[in-house]
Amino acid sequence: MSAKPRTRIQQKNRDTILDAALDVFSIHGFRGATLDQIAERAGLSKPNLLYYFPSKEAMHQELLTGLLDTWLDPLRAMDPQGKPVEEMLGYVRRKLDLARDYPRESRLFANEILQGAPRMRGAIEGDLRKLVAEKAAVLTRWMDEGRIARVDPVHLIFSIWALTQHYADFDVQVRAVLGAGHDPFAEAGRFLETVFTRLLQP
Amino acid sequence: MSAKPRTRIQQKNRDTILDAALDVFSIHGFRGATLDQIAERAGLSKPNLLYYFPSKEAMHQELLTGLLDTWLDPLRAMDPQGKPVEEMLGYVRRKLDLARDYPRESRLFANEILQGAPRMRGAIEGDLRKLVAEKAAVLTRWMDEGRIARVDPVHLIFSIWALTQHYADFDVQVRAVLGAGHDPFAEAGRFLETVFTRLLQP
DNA sequence: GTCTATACTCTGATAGAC
DNA sequence: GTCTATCAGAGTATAGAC
Repeated sequence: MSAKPRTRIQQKNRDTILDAALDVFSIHGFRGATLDQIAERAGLSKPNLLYYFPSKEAMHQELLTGLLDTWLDPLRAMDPQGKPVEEMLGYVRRKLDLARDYPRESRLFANEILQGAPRMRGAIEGDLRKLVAEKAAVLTRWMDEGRIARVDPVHLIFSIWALTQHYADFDVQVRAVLGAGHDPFAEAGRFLETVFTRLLQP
Repeated sequence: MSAKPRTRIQQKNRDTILDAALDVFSIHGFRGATLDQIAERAGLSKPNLLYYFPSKEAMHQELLTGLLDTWLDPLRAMDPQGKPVEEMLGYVRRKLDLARDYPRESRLFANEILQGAPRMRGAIEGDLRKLVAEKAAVLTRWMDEGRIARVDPVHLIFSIWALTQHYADFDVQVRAVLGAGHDPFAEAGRFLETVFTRLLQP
C-alpha cells in the first residue's frame, strides 16, 4: 500500500530514511525531531531526504501507517475457538515479543498517544475500538461458560497492553532499577505468565 | 526548596507560568514545546516568561525537580509492619489516585523516560533504584513468611507502575476504546483491586 | 539522483522604552 | 515588571548546478 517504488536503489534509500526517521521520531516525537538528525543517521543530505519524501510530515505519516495494524495483529490472532487460558497467555506472549523486537515502534506509538493522538485518532476510535469490542465479547463468553475467571474484559486487554509496552517504553527505567546482569524481557515473560495464569484460573 | 519568591504577585506569576509549562511540556516533551505556546497559555508575553525564569531549560528543570519524589511517595508510604495484602492494595490505590489527579505530571515523566531520561538518569539510578530495592526486600520477606504469594517482587512493582500510569499516559486511547458513559479511573480501581487480590492471595 | 546554496519561517533569548 | 522591537541561530523546504 506504500508509494510506488521504482528502482532497487530508490527502495533501499527510502528504507534507510524511514529507519533513521523511526530512530528520531520514537525518541523525540514529531515536533522534537529534526530533519538534520534524521539526515545524519541516514547518512544522506537533508535535501536528499526531501527528494524521497515530500515533507517531514510525510515521513512520519508513512511510519504511522500500518503501525496500528502491526500492533493489533497479536490480538487479532486470538482464536475464539481455542482454549481460553492458552489463548490469553499466547496473546500476552506475542505482545511482549513485539515490544521486545520493535521497541522503537512501541515508543513511536506511545509518543503519538501521549500527544493526544493527533494523527491516529480516527484509527483508534474506529479499527481499534471495534477489534477490542469484538474480542471483549469472546472473553465475556468464556467467562459466562466458566472457562476463565470473571473480570472486566476491556480492562483486561488494557492491562496486557500496559504491562507489555511498559518494558519497551520505559526500558531505560526498567534497566536502571534492575541493574546489570538482568534480561528484562525474559524475566517479564515469566512474571506475566504467572500473573495471568493466577488471574484467569477459573 | 524552590527559588526565593519575593512578592505575592511574583509567586503567583511563577505558578501561572509553571502550570502553563506543564501543560505544554507534558504533551510535546521538552524539544517539542515552545515558549510561544507556554506564553499564550499563561497569558503573558514571551519576554515576561524569561523575566521569571532564566531559560526554557530552567522551567523544565523546576518541573522535574521534586516530581520523582511525589511519584515515589505512595511507595514510601508502604508500611513494612502493616498487613501485606492491605499494604499492597493501598499502594495501588494511592498510585492510581495520583495518576487520576496529576495526569500531566505522569505524562511529563513518561516523556522524560521515553526520551531516555536525559535529565533524570541520576535520580533514577540513585533514589529510585534504592527505594525499589528496599521495598522489594520487604515483599520478599512477606513471601518467605507465606503472607503473600511468591512472585518476582521488582516486576511486581513495575506492574503497579505500568497499570496505574497507563490510565494517565494513554488516557486518550482508553477513553476512545471505552466510549462515552464510562469513568476509566473508577473502573480501573475496581479492576486493579481484583487483579492484585487474586495475584497476591497466598 | 545528489549536492551546494539559499529562501523563509520559527524559536529562544536580549535590549531598551515605559 | 511588562511591553515592543529585534537578534542570532535553527528549522523546513526549494532552486538550480552537476
